[in-house]
Amino acid sequence: MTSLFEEENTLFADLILPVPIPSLFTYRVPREMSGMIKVGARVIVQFGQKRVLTAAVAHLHTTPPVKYQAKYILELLDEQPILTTRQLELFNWVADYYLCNIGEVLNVALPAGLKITSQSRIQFNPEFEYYDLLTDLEHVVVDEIKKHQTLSYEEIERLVQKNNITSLIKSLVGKRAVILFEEVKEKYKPKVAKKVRLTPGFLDNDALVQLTSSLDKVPKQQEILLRYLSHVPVFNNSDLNLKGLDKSIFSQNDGLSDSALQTLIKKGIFEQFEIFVSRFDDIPVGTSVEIKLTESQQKASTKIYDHFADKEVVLLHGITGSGKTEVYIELIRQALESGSQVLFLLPEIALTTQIVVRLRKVFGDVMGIYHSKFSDNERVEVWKGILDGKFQFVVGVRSAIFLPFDNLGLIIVDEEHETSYKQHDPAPRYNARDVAIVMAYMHKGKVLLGSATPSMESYFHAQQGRYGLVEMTERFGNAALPTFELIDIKKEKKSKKMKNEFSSVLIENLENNIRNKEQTILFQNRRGYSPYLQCEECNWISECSNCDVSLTYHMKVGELRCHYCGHKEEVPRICPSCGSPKVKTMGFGTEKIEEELNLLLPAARVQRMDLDTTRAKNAYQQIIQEFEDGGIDILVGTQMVSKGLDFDNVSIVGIFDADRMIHFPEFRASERAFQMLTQVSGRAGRRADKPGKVLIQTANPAQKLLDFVVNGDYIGMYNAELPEREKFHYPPYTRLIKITVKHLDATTARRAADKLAGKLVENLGTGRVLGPQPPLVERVRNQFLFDILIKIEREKINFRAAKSFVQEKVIDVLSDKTLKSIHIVIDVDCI
DNA sequence: AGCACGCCGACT
DNA sequence: GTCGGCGTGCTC
Repeated sequence: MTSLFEEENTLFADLILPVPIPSLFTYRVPREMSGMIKVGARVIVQFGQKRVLTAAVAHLHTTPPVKYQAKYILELLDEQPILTTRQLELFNWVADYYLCNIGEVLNVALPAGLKITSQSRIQFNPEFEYYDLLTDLEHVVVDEIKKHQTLSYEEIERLVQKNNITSLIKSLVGKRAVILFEEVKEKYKPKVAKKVRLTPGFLDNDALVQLTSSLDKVPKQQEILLRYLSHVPVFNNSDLNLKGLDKSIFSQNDGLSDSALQTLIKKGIFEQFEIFVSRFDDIPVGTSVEIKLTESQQKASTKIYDHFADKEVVLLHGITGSGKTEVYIELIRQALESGSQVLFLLPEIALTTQIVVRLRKVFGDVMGIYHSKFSDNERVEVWKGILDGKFQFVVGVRSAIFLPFDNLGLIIVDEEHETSYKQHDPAPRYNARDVAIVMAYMHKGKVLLGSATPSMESYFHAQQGRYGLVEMTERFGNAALPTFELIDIKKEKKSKKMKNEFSSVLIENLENNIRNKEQTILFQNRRGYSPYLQCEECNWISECSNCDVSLTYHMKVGELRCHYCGHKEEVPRICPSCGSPKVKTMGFGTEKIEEELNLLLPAARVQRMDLDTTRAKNAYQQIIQEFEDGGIDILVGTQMVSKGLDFDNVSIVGIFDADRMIHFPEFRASERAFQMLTQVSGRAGRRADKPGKVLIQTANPAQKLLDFVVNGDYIGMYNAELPEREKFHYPPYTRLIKITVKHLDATTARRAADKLAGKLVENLGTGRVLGPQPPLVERVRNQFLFDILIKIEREKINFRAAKSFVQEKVIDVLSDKTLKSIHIVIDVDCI
């Protein structure tokens, strides 16, 4: 029995466990650990009967839990916290705002290398002697375990060629023949370089000369010595020897064998040593390049500063090619000089391109890079580099928002409108742009959102005065704006000039361009397979009467469906607008374009760039390199070609099927289409002497949205779109919550979704609750899905209260015994 | 999420 | 008669 005194002094830790359970878990801190443990450190604990997990300390206190006996913390992994208190605060906010558990936040925040994995291993019990009790198979397994000392489940399965041995092992444990234990591994391994250097005795010049001649009879060794001296001229400066030389220099090339080096080491002439090295040394570091801002860039940066005086967030709206990067660099430099940390967020694909190299040249070693294509070890290195002050500045993707900053003065979110800032699955379904704003608020820092085509939300906030707004309307370095040509494919079709997807105008331009040895980018956005109906005569497109989105043709059931409100109608046999029977489904992708190009222009070197051709780690980079080197005449791609490709020699950009983007069944279609078309167009003609040309194939050149694109009229698009959003209660006037109900059985899913929607409508009213309706893809991994969309007006309704109401109702439905094993996903601010 | 405990069908 | 299916509930 512990005394009261002891009990009062016992330390307890509330831990965040990487499990989807809403609460924290209280563990007892072993006495010998109590002086060391800190909030934000990682620990290892047992959770349940056998699971061993990495957890993070959220609080330390001396209040023993009353309802249960706390387990002991098994191990302390960090002497110094790896999570800052601000991060913990942020994790809490994210869990709270996005209606998920803090453990789920921790799970995405920590790079895999900082999580511990445990694996069950099986060991022979040395006290076991009752072999008679074992079956034949058990005998075999026990023999194998004895032979190998310890084995994992998988290893045993492989050795005895059986695939479900769990019960067998259970039986062996019951007979006390074997013992189960959990092996814990820390994944992160620092990278070490093996190096050699001269032993200090040979460092003066006389000794060196003597040494060299003493090796006359062993030429290989002499060669190694000379090679070493040529790389490390110790006779000029003996300090150079300290750093030594990579061992790898001697091993591979031209006959320098490792054994000769080994002999030198044995003789005591060389010594071997290891150092920890950074994994980021391969990216070139330049000496601080002087950046001169143009007048407009200077103006923009001054304005941004002015706004920062009284605004947390500034939106920088600068057209493609206006030179936003230089402005960013200026701001980053100033923030770093003031001693604070800086985070620069970029969408995934943009991060692999020129901008990173550019920033690295300017900021050198203080800049860390956080990217999903990096290995676990590399990510841990960035994490630790921020903690120990090595990296003051990080360029990263979405998840970089969770890095352990403690003094973040500035966050830049480039391409702020990009949807890849939103995580869809799994939880937390956060938007890094929005989290950035909250985070900056916590750090009392500032946020700069940058885009050539801002999201409606951000621009709206800027217009309302919540954000500062700075516009850059000139192209950098006098580069001319591209000229536009809208190609009426309806007309071309009538006069039979179309060759499949290619208009005669486009083909002509492509031929010319190849003749001039200039390059072309062709864009076909394949995203969204859903076809829509269109009349070839009058260009009518099937649209929903309630939702201002196009209706999707469902061939199987022979219906037109709205994916927003669930509205259905019959497929018209003739065009409702002009009576023509030529109502057709539409749709084609990059692959078809590539194929047709090969037939139409056999001499052209065509390369496709989409998800399928860039799956390999360096494929993207390789294609870009080849394109830059002029090995490709025509690059055909999806939205991948719309970002970060700045090549002087691209004089033509061709866009297929702009209509499909414009009429995508989604309320954001116009905004998205404008953004996409503008981004792609920006790839054309970055030279001052020669404007590029953008060719857009469309069935309806007169449509307003194309007008906005051609004139680079973002404000026009914004002003046209805004009233629609207001009328139909969509963002920026509302915030959306999407609930997805999933079940293996379609009827059960439907029933649960109906029930939930019914409960929601009771308080929110029918106007705010849409659905349930099946999403575009109705079944995923054998689960049937139903979506419910909730619209919450800004200002009018307390969002927090609405969310807790929604969550409450979801829990209600989940606890309904007649709806067993239902899955419900809540996506706050869905996009 | 895992994992254990607990109650009903096809097999040595 | 047992092995094993996955339904239900708990994890400090």
